[in-house]
Amino acid sequence: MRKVSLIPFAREVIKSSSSQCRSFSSSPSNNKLFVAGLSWSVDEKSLKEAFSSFGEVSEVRIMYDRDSGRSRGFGFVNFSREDEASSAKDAMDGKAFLGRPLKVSFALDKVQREPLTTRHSNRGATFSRSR
DNA sequence: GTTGAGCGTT
Repeated sequence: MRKVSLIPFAREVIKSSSSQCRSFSSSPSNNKLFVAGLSWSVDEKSLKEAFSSFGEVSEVRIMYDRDSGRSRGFGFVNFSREDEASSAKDAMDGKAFLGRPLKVSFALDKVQREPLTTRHSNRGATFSRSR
């Protein structure tokens, strides 16, 4: 009669905290802001001027159309600090800019530039995409 | 002279 303490389910529910990256934020991008709702006449300098008022803007990138060359109406703003980005987002999100409501939110980490390393034989047959 | 939801190249 020995009670074999057979632990049915180990209480080690504690997941292995092996990948403990720094504090997790509620957003994938920390100081990366996605700004949309911009007027088609807004440029990076205007955006930077408007956002640099909340903190130090490290980078401002507005996407333009490659077919016509006009602005797509959305861009990205990088802050040196996440505190400034959050303030700017909370401050400029929903506000009007140049007569249009601004939509600011954290940007997604889409940038993962991979060098053109020939993954497998890249026969050099590069598709010449003219347009 | 236009249009209006959205997540991007070096």
